[in-house]
Amino acid sequence: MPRLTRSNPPVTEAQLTAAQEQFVQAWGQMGPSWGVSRTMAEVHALLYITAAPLNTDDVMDKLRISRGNASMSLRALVEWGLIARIHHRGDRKEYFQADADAWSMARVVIRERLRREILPLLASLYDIRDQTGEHAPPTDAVTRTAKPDAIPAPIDAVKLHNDRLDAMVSLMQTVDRLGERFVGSEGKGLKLAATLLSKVM
Amino acid sequence: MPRLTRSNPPVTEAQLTAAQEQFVQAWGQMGPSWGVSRTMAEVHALLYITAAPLNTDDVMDKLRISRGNASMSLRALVEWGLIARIHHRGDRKEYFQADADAWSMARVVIRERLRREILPLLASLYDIRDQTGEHAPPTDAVTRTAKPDAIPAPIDAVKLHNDRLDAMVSLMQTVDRLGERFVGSEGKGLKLAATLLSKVM
DNA sequence: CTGTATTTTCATTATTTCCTGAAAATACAG
DNA sequence: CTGTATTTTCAGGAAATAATGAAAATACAG
Repeated sequence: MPRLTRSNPPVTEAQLTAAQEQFVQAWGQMGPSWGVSRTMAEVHALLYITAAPLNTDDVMDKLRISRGNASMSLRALVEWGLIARIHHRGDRKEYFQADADAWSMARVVIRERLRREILPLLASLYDIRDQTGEHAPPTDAVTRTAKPDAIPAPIDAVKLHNDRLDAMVSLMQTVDRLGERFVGSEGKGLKLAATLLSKVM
Repeated sequence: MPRLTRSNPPVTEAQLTAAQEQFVQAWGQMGPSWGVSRTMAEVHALLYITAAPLNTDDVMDKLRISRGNASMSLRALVEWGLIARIHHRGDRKEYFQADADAWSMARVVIRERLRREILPLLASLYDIRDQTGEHAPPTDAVTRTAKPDAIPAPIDAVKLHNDRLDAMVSLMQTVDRLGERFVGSEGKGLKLAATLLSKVM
């Protein structure tokens, strides 16, 4: 029976670096799927896994990217709220440090995606929905047409259209509400939801 | 006080078409964010909002895209499980019809994204985690190094690295589990989750 | 089978997205 | 202030992605 507290062989610098680089790569690949560029994800991964504050040159060096790219990626990450700027006295350089909490990261990503993607879509959907009558007309009575060439659409077609639009609106509203709840709840939304669902379903 | 059941003016063909086109455009813009190309999303939107089965030429005509593009987009949608092929007797053409249920659509999208994005990432994370020791060594005792040039990494650095990796693994596991529950539950996952969260939070 | 309608494939072209590098702007120590 | 270190901007170029159109493959009616 193997001992439970065996002493592992020490991890070498090279091994640690290799693991970090692999993490950066894996994370970078996810970037585009999550709405950020590959490089931006890599920069974030580097800061997250390194834990230490890095300056622009560190990032350029480790990821082999240009100064411009590093600068823009870092700025975007600051805007997303995923990393923070840090100043050291007597050092002109700016350092950057990643939010240590993975859950808070997730919240940030969800918040941004709601804002950039779901909300505009919902706005469009409301707008589109308004174009085809609040409710389907009660009968098939075609009362009048504004213009001679304004051929009325079949009632059924309009009904079908509106029903499908309504379903989509409802779905997106749910996504939005869910997202808001995750984002709120003092950062415990996702974890709480996970726990909840595990128990009930 | 306005009447509750006013008879709306009839919706014209032109208005319906305009609304459909706007929906297609809005949906198309979301595509890239959801992991499908803009055109693929547009094709899906067209089929969803039209409700009727359309053939390749209909799609080409309405979206002004090439035959090749239409063919590939339709095939991809079939593979995702978002639309179905339909054959009409005495008609060689193939028709395509969108899944009518928006919730089922959402499930499909979530399922595919779990499969394509989260699972591979989790696999990578496990792999990376295995490279830096199952647990942090109990002491700072540097017992032996395999090679003369194998400089051991500082214990603290390794611990930090592992902690952050573990947090990320845990987050992704939660996302995966959540997703799986949404996808399962006979299609009621999302709706159920939404209801649940509304009540509790 | 044969001939035609239909679909699929894929090399080429177009478009979008991303990255670079150097110039301009900014911040700061002395 | 002045000079230097540092950051930001952005035009141009590179890379990745998507779309076209015509040829090849397939399916089917007669």
